Amino acid sequence: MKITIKQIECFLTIAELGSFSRASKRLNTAQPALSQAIKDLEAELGIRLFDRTTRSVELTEAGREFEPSAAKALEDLQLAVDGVHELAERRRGRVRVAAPPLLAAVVLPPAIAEFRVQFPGISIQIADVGTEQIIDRVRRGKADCGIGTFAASEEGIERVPLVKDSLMLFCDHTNPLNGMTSVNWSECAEHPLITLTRDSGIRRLIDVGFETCEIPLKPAYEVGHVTTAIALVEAGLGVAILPAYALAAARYRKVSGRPLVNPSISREIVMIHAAGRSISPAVHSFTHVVRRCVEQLTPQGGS
Amino acid sequence: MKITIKQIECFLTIAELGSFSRASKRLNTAQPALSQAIKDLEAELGIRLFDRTTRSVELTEAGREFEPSAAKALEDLQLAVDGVHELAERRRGRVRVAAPPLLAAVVLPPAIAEFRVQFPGISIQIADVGTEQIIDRVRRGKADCGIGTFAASEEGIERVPLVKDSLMLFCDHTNPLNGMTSVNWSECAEHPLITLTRDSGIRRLIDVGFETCEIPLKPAYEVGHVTTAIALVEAGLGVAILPAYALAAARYRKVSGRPLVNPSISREIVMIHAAGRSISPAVHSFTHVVRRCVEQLTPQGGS
DNA sequence: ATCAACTCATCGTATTTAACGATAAATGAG
DNA sequence: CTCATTTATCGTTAAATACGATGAGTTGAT
Repeated sequence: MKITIKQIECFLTIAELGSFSRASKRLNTAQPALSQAIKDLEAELGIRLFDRTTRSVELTEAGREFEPSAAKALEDLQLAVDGVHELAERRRGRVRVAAPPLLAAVVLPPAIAEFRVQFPGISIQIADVGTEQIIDRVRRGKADCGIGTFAASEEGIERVPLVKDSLMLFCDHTNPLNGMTSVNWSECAEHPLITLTRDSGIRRLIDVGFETCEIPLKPAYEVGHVTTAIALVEAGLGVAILPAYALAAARYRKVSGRPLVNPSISREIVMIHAAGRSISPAVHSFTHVVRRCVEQLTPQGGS
Repeated sequence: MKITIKQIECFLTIAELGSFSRASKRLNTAQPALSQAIKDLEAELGIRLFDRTTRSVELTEAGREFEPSAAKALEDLQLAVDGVHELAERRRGRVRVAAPPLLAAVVLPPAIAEFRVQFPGISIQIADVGTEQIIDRVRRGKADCGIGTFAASEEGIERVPLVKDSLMLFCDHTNPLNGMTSVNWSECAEHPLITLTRDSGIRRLIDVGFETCEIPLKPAYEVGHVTTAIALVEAGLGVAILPAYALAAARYRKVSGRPLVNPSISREIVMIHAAGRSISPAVHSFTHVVRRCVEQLTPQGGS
């Protein structure tokens, strides 16, 4: 098909206005260009589209038949282009973010709230799943991005550092550790310890901490979720070592967190994308908003 | 919209084949042209359509959304173009022809029969109406062409001569004139004359004939249609002066026609079109077939 | 690990295409 | 008849497009 969109636009405009010269004004071109365009189009179609004299221009039978269908096709094409433009301009779209439950509960809500103000047309889907699932989903394209702590060199994963997140000791208000500004790991061992199960990334950091100061780790309770751990702490059943972000989840509860030192252990929270796959405008902006949001939450750097 | 059909065709082909180079083979272009085309298209849309490395090419989210709608729009446009092509190639169309009853009964049937063999997709509508109606319909675009005898210079009407048609004398087999090879006008006056009514073009020619040889015209019967006149002749009620084409209508009836001379009067049968209006390919071919048909019917020239 | 093969992107050049301005031809109005 | 208006044509210029050559990057085999 050697026909061009421009030719059809010329045709439709001339048909609408019934004049080459009027059409040339609307289309911001010289009139001879239209004569040429219609001539070429007619040659391509093998039939005249206009009966034209110097005094009148009107559609032939073929032109009358061609006009509505050509107009519709062009309109549909314009709609398709507009649709893509909406994606490009972030007026429409979808972001599927995967994050572990704690981050999904603490970091995402304010970020999403701000994002929805800036980009009300973009829908957001959250998958609050485990770390392995997050990587898997991002890699297979089931999620557009993921948040969490991941091994530095996962295959096919691109990392964008968000913030550092240190481990803290959580205890209830009656606990003597509550009065200290910071707590040593060795001091923890004197209290019943509430930890997460071994499949948790946080638990692995805790293991490292105890190994570093050569204290045997003897958990009194092992739970699956951070909120459960906080509830146990609040009930006075022991202390828990949790990431600083758990502070937000512990707000309004009779639990306080204290920096944990010797050693200070922190993990890097990053946003990940699938490498090689293009990042949609919506996801790009979402990443941006999340980063700004995280920085506002922890101006000092998260510890 | 600065997007071109070619760009979209490139896009669709690459999307289908998943490769720039394979698409370049199918499209008979060099591969760099495709790179450029997609680059331009993406710039126009403001978003990437393909995630491409040297080893894989696949649609982005935006590309996946654009592909089906763009394909459909292009397909619809192709259908519109094909439709016009069908008109141009005479595989489809419509011919509305207006003709007086005698010609509609004698000339059109064989012409239409042949036309339908050559152009089975084209429908034909006949309006068998009076001469004034024929011109009126052609002028207002209610008919695409007309056949008959018309004044030489009708406004906005183009004439294509078809054939000359002479007046003949029609008598039944018992009539003495039946034995003659030609008949003089004066000899007619000796028999009861059956004529058409005064609003007929034929009647006007008969009036001229009688005036020319200065014989008063005293019709024994005046009828509206040629077939009625022939029936009256067959019944032995008199003779009729009719155009040669009535011979065909009188076939298989006990009526014969004899050339009428002194004077020989003939009229020109022409095909007319609306001046300034384009003649569709279907009508153009129809005109052609009618002319050939008429020439076959009257190889000597119609008299 | 190195090399060969393949694929897409870039660059410079040449050709084609398209637009413009000027002007001719034609038609209807005053 | 003359004038004003509209479309068609022509020659020139500018822009867009395609090509070939080449570069960069990745995969798979030796």
